[in-house]
Amino acid sequence: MHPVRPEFVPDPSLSQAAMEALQRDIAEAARFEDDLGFSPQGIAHSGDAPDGKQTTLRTGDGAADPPLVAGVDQAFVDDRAVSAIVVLQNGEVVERVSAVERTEIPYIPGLLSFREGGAILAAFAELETDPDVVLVDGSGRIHFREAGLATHIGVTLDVPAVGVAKNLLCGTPEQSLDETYPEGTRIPITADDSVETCPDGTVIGHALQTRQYDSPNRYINPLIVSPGHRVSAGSAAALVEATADGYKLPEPTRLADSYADEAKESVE
DNA sequence: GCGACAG
DNA sequence: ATCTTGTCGC
Repeated sequence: MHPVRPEFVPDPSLSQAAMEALQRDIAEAARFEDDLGFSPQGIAHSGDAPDGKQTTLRTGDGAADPPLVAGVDQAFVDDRAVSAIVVLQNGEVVERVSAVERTEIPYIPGLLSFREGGAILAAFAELETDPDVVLVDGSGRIHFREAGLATHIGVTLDVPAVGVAKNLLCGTPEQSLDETYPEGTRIPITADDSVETCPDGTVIGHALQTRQYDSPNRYINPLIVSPGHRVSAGSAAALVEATADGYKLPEPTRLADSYADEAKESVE
């Protein structure tokens, strides 16, 4: 798939001020409400799939089959970014692609999409499947200008997108994230002064405990899930919960992560 | 000036 | 994100 809003394609040569201005326009175009075409709850599971090489399967495209959920993740080799996309349906891999692009700028908190966006869009250009929703590694609405990586990609491609991060970029959790919570726990993250584009108190995402140890004194940190585009905060969390299968990360993200690692071995 | 900051 | 062996705990 290709950009539907070419004017939002991340340009790493922009000045920092121009990047921030573009993010405000993207946040303006973003819809943090459900516009999915399927129910977040209606995502079937299957047991653990085999790993390693999978043949690319293509289902006879009916109209309202189980949703196609894509996971996107990046790996790096020097100044190259390897972006991998894995698409699942019914818990089975339907397609996977990868692309390599040079990174033009360093990692700057708040401007991640200008570093990784090019590689991600290059990978999407290779993708034949049209996913119903995309799980992007990083933040969506939980961002200084409500335009994190998931929002940037979702709006540019006009595809429903969800941000799945391992750490909190900004905002305030309604309860401390330093405690141990049972699986399924959702803690709202609300906007504070660091989120300059929306009223304080707005729920911009959730900390979601997708996995937790049974009893010991060891614990797993929650995931930070936020709407990217065309998804509400509640549905974003429900989607991640529905695609998680025994691991902290949802399957699409987990498989994209390992595929990116695998693909980067083939980079000179 | 200092702190804080996805990947 | 990345550099990396062993190790603690289920």
